[in-house]
Amino acid sequence: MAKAAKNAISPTRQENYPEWYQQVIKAADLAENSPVRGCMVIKPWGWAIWENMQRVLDRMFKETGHENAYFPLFIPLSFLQKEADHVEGFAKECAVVTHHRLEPGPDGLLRPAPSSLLEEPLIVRPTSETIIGSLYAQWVQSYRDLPILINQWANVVRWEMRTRLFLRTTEFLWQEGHTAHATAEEAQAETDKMLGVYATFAEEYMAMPVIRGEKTAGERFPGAVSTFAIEAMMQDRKALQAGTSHFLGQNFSKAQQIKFQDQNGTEQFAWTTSWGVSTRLVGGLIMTHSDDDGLILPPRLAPKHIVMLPIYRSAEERGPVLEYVNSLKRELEDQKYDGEPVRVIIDDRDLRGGEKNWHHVKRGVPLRAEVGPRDIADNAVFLSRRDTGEKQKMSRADLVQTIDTLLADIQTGLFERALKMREAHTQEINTLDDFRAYFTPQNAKDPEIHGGFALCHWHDDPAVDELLKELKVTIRCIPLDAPQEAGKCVITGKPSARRVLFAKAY
RNA sequence: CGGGAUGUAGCUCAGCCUGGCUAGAGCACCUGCUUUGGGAGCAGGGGGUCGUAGGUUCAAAUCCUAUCAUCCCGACCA
Repeated sequence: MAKAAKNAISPTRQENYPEWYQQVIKAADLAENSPVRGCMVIKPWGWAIWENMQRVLDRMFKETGHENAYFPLFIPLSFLQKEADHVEGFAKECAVVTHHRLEPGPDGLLRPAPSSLLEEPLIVRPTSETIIGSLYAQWVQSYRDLPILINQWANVVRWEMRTRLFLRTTEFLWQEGHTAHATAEEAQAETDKMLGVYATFAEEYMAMPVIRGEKTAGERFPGAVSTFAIEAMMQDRKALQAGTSHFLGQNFSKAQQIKFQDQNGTEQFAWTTSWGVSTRLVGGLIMTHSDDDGLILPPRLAPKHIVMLPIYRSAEERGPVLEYVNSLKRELEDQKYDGEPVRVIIDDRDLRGGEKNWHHVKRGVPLRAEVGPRDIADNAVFLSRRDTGEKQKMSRADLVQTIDTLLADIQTGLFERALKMREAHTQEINTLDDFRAYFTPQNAKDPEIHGGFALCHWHDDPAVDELLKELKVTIRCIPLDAPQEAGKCVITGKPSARRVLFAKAY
């Protein structure tokens, strides 16, 4: 008998966090690299998680008054050029379409036909402010046409240098909301509202605690007046920007000529916003909850809540066991969790019990119920929780009656665990020495998990940027709930009015 | 685009320095038997133009040249 590995995932988080992350994705069968550099294939289990995210977010957007629409993948090159900062931000990472036909070249191999050269190249959208803005310009004449509150689910392409599954891929899926308003106040309120939607989604559905804050000028979205974000701490104590909401002021409306006449007949530029979350959230979900045995899914987003594992030795036992699990499945599906039927799967594949069990452990199914002849005799199941590893024999009636509270308990438990983790690794730092020590690993060659979130006073200054670059630390945000508190910049000693959040980031 | 490395089975790799029989291992896969309540054992089997194109040689995975691709470190980033 081969000895069972202690953990399903190797290396462990402590041993090598980035590698662990890759292995969890592989073990849970979420996604894999594709033949195209930097692009990923999202496999059914990973896609099901994304679908659940989409479903919830889509509902939240609609509840806040937004409609879905769809805009083109291609954007005329000249559109990008209209907003100077925007060009600066995205020009370096655009895929460009220059031809529209292929033909065999002199060597017989297909090549873009020189005669099909486009007069104006098209870029594959890295984000859609410009194309959507150009259409809003046509749609808006009067203050009565405002606000426009539209969201689109789409793919975008950013030609990044280095990619990582879910966290940064060349092509990624996201939603982008684009709104236009008659007043700055209204647009600002929209920006705040959507940041709130994201924070709620992250905390209540993903069970991922986040800090809401405003980005500093250096981290701002290209072309935005102000950028707000939610920041989460991963288990390696690095920050992940999980969603952004931008107040674009009139920058894009001026560039795109989104004008309207107000009640007084005066011509005004509209005030616009944009906001988005991407498949990166799946990466955040993985890194927030998963352990050395693989993925752990919060029940509200889990494609399946409970897997039933029928156990039998012989053909004679098979029938009754399957009958039992099937009827139990129906009974569980009649129960509701989070307003929807409990999602149950029976795994009756012809595999040995242990292997099958591990399969679902690695995929993060919240509950596993083993059902064999012994359990049937007692009218019970042997239930395992993925989050705590807790196992117990439970009567069938109890399982049916308590599955919703059990799942709710797992959901809150995951959030609390993540919150505790974040709090344990968040501190106020007041001296440069402490700051440096906090963000410097003991082992420079093979950095161990270190640091965390640091709340420090800050004064915008080039000297700060230099040190941050050296330490590979960034200012994540100015937390919205940061109290006014006079102090001195932790790096330069210059005056500061409040603390900001520093961390290493993805 | 700078610095470093690697391309051999589905995956991870050995073999290369010092050229030589039918190119190997582990995992995965298929078949059979025995097993089965936390990753099974035994036996058998399938799968490779050794990244590509040239060159040297009686003989190339191995040496030489070119080329393509990928990975790691930097600059950039949801």
